[in-house]
Amino acid sequence: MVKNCNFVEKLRDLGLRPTKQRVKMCEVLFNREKTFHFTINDLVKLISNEMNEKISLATVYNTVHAFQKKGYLKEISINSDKSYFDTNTSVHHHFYDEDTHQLIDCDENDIDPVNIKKNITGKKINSVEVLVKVASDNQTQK
Amino acid sequence: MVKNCNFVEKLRDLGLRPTKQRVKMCEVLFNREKTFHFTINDLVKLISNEMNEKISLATVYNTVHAFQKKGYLKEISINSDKSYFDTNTSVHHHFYDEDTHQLIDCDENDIDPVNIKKNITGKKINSVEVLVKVASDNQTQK
DNA sequence: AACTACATTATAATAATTCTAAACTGTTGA
DNA sequence: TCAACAGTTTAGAATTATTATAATGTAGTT
Repeated sequence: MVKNCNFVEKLRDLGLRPTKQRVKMCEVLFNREKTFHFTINDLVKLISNEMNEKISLATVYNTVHAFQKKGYLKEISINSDKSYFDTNTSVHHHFYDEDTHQLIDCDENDIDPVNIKKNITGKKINSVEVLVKVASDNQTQK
Repeated sequence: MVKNCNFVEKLRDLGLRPTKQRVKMCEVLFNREKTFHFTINDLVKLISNEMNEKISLATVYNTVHAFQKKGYLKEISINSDKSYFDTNTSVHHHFYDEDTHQLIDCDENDIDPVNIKKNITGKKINSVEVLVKVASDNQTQK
């Protein structure tokens, strides 16, 4: 369990002013055992329900994007109508359950390293993401 | 060059009525040498500019989704504000140029098959997508 | 304490997509 | 051939996710 004062320090380290709202959002996002996947909407609900706080929607967007830019959150590519974020910023891949719209982390043992043999001249690789989409297997019960 | 009557047949095979609009869209999408990546907006522009046709926006959405559902088009996962589609429906991966927002196909020689060692009980794998994000390499010139 | 640059906020604006309900059109079968 | 019906198209309204705006608030510095 990370103390709030640590969030203040952390925010300062990232070059972000430790405002009330940002510290609160750190508490919701990073006071966790397991990595956490969410959409902006999930987060807004969590803040208002679980924490009984009111942070403006615009601030939630601003702050999540600030955290992402500083590498404190990772955005995950899922073709969808909304953006997903991940508190696990290390290189790792995901399963996406198309039934429940839930993300599941792959750890490094789940998927072998992806070997890319092509490169685009003048461009550098920023990220390599594998997304495995799964859905309930209805073949058997049909 | 595929003839229009072939599109009519193809549509019927897929269980879709070969309406004027659908045949026109087939012409724009599939009368090509190379695989084609696009957003709905790209497609609407192509139809009105290149073909001088007017097809309602709702119809373009309906038709693209119908084609996708029937496996005649593939949707590509890119974290973004819009959906990307691909006329190449075979299993293959992509480079995404973050500067120009362009997609580049990887053929099977560019990326080794992805080996997934985890499986989720009761779920089957619908797709495995690798997205390699690239951007201009400014390190050297800075 | 006061100044200033950065943050927050409510609200408006925008963008992508889906919904609606009326008009239209392939297809089928008499 | 033509009527009938189910599937389609359409314009426009509605919805959803996100970004912009401009006024107000606040953290950090002097």
